[in-house]
Amino acid sequence: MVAVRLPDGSSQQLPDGASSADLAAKIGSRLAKEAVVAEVNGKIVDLTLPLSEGDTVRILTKKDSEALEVLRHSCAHLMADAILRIFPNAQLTIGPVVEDGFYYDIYLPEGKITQEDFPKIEAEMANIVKGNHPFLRCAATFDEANEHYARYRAIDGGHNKFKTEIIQDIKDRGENLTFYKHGEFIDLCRGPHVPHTGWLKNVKLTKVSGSYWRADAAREQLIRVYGTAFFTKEELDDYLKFLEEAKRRDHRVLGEQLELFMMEDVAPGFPFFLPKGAILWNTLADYMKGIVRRSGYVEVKTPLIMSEQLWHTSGHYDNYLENMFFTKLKLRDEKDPSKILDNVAEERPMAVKPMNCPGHALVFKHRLRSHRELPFRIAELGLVHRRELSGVRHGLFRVQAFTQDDAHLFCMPSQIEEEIMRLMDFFKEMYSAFGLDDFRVELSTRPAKSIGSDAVWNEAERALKMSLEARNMAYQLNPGDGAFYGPKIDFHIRDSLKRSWQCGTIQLDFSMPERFGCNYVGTDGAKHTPVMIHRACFGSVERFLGILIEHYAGAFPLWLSPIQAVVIPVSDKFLGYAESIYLKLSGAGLRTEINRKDDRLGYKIREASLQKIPYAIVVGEKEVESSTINVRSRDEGELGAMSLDAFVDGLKDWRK
RNA sequence: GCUGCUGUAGCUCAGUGGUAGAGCGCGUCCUUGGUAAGGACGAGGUCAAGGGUUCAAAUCCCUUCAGCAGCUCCA
Repeated sequence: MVAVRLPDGSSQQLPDGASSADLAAKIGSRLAKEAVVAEVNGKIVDLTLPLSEGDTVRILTKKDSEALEVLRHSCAHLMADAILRIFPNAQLTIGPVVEDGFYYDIYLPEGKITQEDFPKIEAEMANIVKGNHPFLRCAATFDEANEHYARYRAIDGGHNKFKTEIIQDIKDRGENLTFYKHGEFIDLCRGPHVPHTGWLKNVKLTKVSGSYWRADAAREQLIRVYGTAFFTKEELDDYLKFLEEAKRRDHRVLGEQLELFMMEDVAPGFPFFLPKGAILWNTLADYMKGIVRRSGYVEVKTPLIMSEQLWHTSGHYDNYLENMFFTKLKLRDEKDPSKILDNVAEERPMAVKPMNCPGHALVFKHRLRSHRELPFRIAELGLVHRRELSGVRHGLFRVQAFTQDDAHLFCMPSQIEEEIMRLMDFFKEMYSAFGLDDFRVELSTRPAKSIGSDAVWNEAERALKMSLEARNMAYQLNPGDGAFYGPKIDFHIRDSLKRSWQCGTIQLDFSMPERFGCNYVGTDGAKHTPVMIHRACFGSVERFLGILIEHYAGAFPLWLSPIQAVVIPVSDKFLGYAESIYLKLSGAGLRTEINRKDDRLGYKIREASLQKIPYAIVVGEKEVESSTINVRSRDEGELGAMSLDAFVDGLKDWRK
């Protein structure tokens, strides 16, 4: 008999050689049915693994996130099996679990796997699922690895060089080899797996893409087939619905439909804001500026183009060169003006700024500063340009020119804590204005390679922690993940689809003030170097706007809506009255349009609805006679007839 | 940057070597309407750009540019 311990502290006696499955059965038939894998002494293992005296055992069911990962990993095997049946020449490489599913990287000597093959593969998978084949763990010695398993297709008769390479690595690490078998399929795998293939009913292939063996572009090109899986059909359906919903909210599509912005081939990665998008952009900027002014900042404007020399001083030239735009000089040939000399070397080469901090350091340095001026807070909606690799540009999310809601706070180390707390309040207020109250915070501390004294780092990290705690902010600690020049706090906000976006950042910097020779006169009359705090709340106005478009699905709250109301005459006869209403609403400060088209009312309502305009104001014979308007709200439906004044008075939160 | 796919009217897309298409949008006219699509007619394209193959190229080949998906990068 062996005795094992359970999570609740109790213990169970089991016969020798008993497994977690036996344990589950002993505890209850329901648990036996729901058990997926077991956690034994902190390690996730198969239910079939025999237990030893004194083991601590936790039975995992579909409620445990670790169990879902096991399920998905088993699905990777299932998919690999199906693919090998359809593509007998395929060679398997690796098939891990990722955040919302799994993939398998496959080497195909010729041909390809596309989305069109998915139904076939999925049908084959469904067949294998029906077989309820148990997943069997097989241990092997290295000598056996090629011989013993040669007959199985998974390692291609022992000629699959990818698996051979992996086996060699395992050998080098001095670990044991294990294979997992279900039906006729066998694959090199650490495990664990679900009990049998019958668990893998709710699986779906999602996409296919290219990848490389060992993520090395010099090595073999592989085909990566992605899939996802859940324990229940409902969860799978919910996930697929989520994907649909995310697609429906894609800001690039809504940007086109709502005429917010456009892209042009002549300016890849540089969005053009159309009139309605410009209203959104400006509304965000105005809102930010208002809060900045009330929060003790001074606003500045610094140049877009400055000498290359500045970027040597800041260190960006050394570390950020590839992402910077540089200016080039062109001249006409003095003798032949029709000839243009390209790429002429400038005596003072210039660079387009990728960041605002050096400019702000210069502003600080403009004159001698007293400790009485600290903290000195410099803000700027600063337009920065950054070169991006061609494959990474993405709508408003990844562009080559964007506006940071940037600020730099110059302060004494003793002021850090107070400033961080103020920033937390600032960020919280900003995010909640957009209904983004769900966010999480990460604190990253000193990395191995860093500058600055222990004393300053310790003080800074202490100050960050204290401020987070003082504001009751739960945070995730990322030890060693800070910048080389200082620790930082990152804000990740969750949108209405619960997707996480990194927006705000607060970074302490012990390097830049030093590099630029920024200092202030202390109470002692001597010069001291201040600490610099970089901070951005939206991050990039453009990207934040993209996030908002998806967050609201284009149906912006009244204060943000590019067009807040549209006046719709029932027919041309009432255009005059409509004009007068339009003028009054515009005069009251409401962004209003009038629909002058010769269409039926229903059609114009539909248009207003598709454009997600908060209010449609309908005017016809009845309204003219009673001097009223008839209001239809995007969110609340028909509100009926009312006076224009009553409508305007009843508007809530239409300015911030 | 890498791999794969794509680029045809303002938008979404059909068109596999032989006269350039549809729906929506746009314009004109009819209609003068009551809360999500009334009707008729019409304008609109260097088929991404450049090169090649061919009697003939939107269509086949090459190069470049751009977009999409994923990877990688960046944070």
